[in-house]
This record gives sequence, structure tokens and C-alpha cells, in this order.
Amino acid sequence: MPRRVEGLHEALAADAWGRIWEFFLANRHRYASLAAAHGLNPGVMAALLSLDADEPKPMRWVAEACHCDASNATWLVDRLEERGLVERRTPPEDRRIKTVALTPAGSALVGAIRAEVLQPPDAIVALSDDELDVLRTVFAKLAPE
Amino acid sequence: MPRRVEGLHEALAADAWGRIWEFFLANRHRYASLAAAHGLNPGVMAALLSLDADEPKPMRWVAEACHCDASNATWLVDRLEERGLVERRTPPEDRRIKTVALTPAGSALVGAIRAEVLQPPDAIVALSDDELDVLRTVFAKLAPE
DNA sequence: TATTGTTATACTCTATAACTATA
DNA sequence: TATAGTTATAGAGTATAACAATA
Repeated sequence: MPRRVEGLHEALAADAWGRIWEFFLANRHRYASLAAAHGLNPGVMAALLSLDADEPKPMRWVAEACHCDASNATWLVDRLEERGLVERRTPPEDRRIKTVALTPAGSALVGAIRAEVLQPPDAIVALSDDELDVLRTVFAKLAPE
Repeated sequence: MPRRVEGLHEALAADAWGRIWEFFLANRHRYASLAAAHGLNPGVMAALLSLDADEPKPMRWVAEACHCDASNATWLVDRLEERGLVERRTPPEDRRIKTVALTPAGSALVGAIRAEVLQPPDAIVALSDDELDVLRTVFAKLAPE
């Protein structure tokens, strides 16, 4: 059986993926800029965006969401609490746990950041409906990974 | 003149862009993992990938490429030089400048990292040629921004 | 005097280990 | 004893400011 030559489809996939990576690399610093614009650092903003007003999350949730350890999660939430963006609570059913929930100020800031993020760049708006639909479908498939 | 209600196209653009962001956020830590797999930190890898074997770049180029200041660029290039991945040179025409170029070992590592990065995830390979072509076109348009 | 890069130093962010409180 | 979170501390990474060398 002859060795399989790389197919056209694989080459196309590699090319497309390469361009996505280039975009990713070129825009890596944007996340930090967005955070800085709101007086946050990237880690603190990640913690903020992982939280919710209605469903308080335990500290370990924050650590997982931020890919950091427990002591750093404490530090991140301290920063958010200092600014009145989140509130720690102790659920009576297990007093070892502390949960964290967004305050109204925190929700407002999350809303503002989300709105800012969702403002697509001109190059995206300039695309056709068909192209946008492909993007939406493709990235919906990629999301859970 | 009635206030313009947000059109369907804009909503579609925002939706697509939102999903791209989600993907971006969910994969932020992958860059750090890739660097760590090669014994680098994210900043040092960014410096490495900004360099070239044939076109030596001045230190200030590294600083700009890495969105950092000059003293940090010195530190990043020191780390690369320690590992024999880059080489500093002083061009005779202006002895204030130091240029940095990849060594053969540096080029090899950049090649390995690039090859690894270009390996598309299964979800990408599973897309149709048409979908891949849209991705390629769209991200080519987004790149220069 | 202006520019390029480095050194000395301090600050920010993150992790490791020891500790407290609760189960 | 095991688990959730915090505190004390050290380490990595980044920036500011002073400096040396060259133009």
C-alpha cells in the first residue's frame, strides 16, 4: 500500500488553521488592553467574566475557570472584592465553602465589557451573510473543545 | 427620520464575532502550554517567533513585536541567547545597534513550533472544503488589522 | 545632544507550603 | 482524616529609572 500523499483537503485545513492562529497571535495583546482599559489585569478580568450575579460560584470554580491555583484565586477575588465588583458569601449548608457572586456594579461592568467585545471589527461587518453564517457555525462547533 | 433598528446583518456579525471571541478566550491558555512544552515562557516564545535567521532584527523590533519595553526585550533575548537559539550581532555601520538573528538551533525550534501549530484540530479537518475556504478568506482579510 | 541598548531595582502576578476552620 | 479556603513567602516576569556607548 503506497504511502498516502497529503491530500488537498488536509492542506486546505492546515492553511485555514494557520491563518486563524496568525490572527490569534496578532491579537493576543488585545485581551490585556481590554482589561487594562477597565483597570483590571488579564487574570482578574478572566475571574470577573467567569462569574454571575444569580448563581454564586465556589472559589474552586474561579480557580478552574482561570486555570490557576487556589491561592491565586483568593488573590484575584480579593482584587474584585476591593472594587466592590463581587461579594463572598458562606452557604449555611457547608460553612467551609465560600461562594462568589457579582454585585450590581460587577454585573454592570461585565455587561459593559461584553458589549464592547461583541462590537465586531469592520472587516467582520463587511462580510456577506453567507460568510458570517459559516463563521458562526464553525466556531459553534469548535467551542466545546 | 426614525431611529435605525439594528439590522439582521449586524446581529449576525455580532453573533459570529462573539463566537470567535469565545473560542479565543477558551484557548488563551493553549499558547502558554505550547510555550511550556518547549521550555519557554509565552513572552520568550513570542520573541523567538518574531525572529528570523536571514534578516537580523534590532532589539527595538523585538520590543515592538512583543509589546514590551526595551529592558524586557533585553531580558527575553538573554533567555534565548542562553539557550543558543539566537545570536546578537553589532552591525559596523551603527555600533549603537544590536541585531538578533536565529541560530540553526533557533530556526529548528521555530520550525518545530510552527509545524505543531499548523496541525489543525479534528473539528477543523472535519469541515467541508467550502467552509475551510471561507475561513481562509475571512482570516486573511482580518490579518493585517 | 539624541539614540540604542543594558543594568539596577522595584513592583505585579503566580505558585508552593503551612495554616485555620469545617465536615 | 479530608476538604475549602486563606496566609506567608518565594519566584518568575515586567516596568521604571539611571547608565554606558555610540552617533
